Amino acid sequence: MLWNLGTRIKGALPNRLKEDALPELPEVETVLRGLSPTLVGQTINTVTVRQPALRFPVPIELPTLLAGRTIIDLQRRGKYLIIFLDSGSVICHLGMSGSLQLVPNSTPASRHDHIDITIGNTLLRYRDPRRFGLMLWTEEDPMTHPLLAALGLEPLAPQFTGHALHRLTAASKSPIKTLLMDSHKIVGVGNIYASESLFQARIHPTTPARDLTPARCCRLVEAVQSTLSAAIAAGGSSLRDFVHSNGKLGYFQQQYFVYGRAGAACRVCGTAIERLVMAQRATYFCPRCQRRRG
DNA sequence: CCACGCTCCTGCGCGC
DNA sequence: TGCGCGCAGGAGCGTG
Repeated sequence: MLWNLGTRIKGALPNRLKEDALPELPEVETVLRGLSPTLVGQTINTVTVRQPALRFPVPIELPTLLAGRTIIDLQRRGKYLIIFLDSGSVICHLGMSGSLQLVPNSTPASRHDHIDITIGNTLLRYRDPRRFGLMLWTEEDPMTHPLLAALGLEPLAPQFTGHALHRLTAASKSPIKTLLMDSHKIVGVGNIYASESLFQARIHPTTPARDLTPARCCRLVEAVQSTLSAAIAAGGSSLRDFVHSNGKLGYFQQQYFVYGRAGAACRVCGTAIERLVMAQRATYFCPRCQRRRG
């Protein structure tokens, strides 16, 4: 079996489409579900680090630390993947271009294949052209690691309710779109899903968070959850696979109502979608469907 | 404490 | 044809 998960769009697709491959929460969840059955219970033989200069330096002693360890569990926290070993854990983030694949262990490495973890006759290969990802080691409970300890609510957890969101927003002057993307408040909502969820909830992205009523918070929670869940449900069928199988736009692309659609007609009301920059990030919205009130 | 802006890096599209 | 510029992005971190 050959898994090819995460980011790997290239070539003939228009620029707009490449962004669809960003490892957002649904993609990370898909990677987790794809890898778990194969990896859990397996023992690591060797580890090769070709390029340690990721977001943070890959620990120089990683190969020594991992050799001989057995994988006992895989978990996700936000967009972080955690590989629990019989002793210690690996914390991994795919950044914006990272991927993890399982390939036969004779597969030659290409330019951006930075880390290989050999497990039997299989290779768990970390690839990351832009090197915004990370792979770290911890001996402590990984959830107490500085990168994970301060993370916010899991958007798909039952605790993420309209009431919980309202409590978060009430204390913040930030625009709701910026708050939505603040991983110390809510994890896993990236730039694409932030715009999409706000459209779904009919909330204007620049609305000050503390102006949101409880009812609008409920709507937003539902929008975030349905957007993420739909993407996870579609997770197995990657954009590339979808494009390959019918030669047209990818599944996720067809789901987009606003993201990347500046100037195009709103799929609901026909008004031209607008683009603005918030916190250095492109933001898309329909000026008619999305309001600051109501 | 909070909010904002900078930063890492590479591939791609566009303009000349 | 080829080259160089600008943009895209997650999220930690520094600054005000």
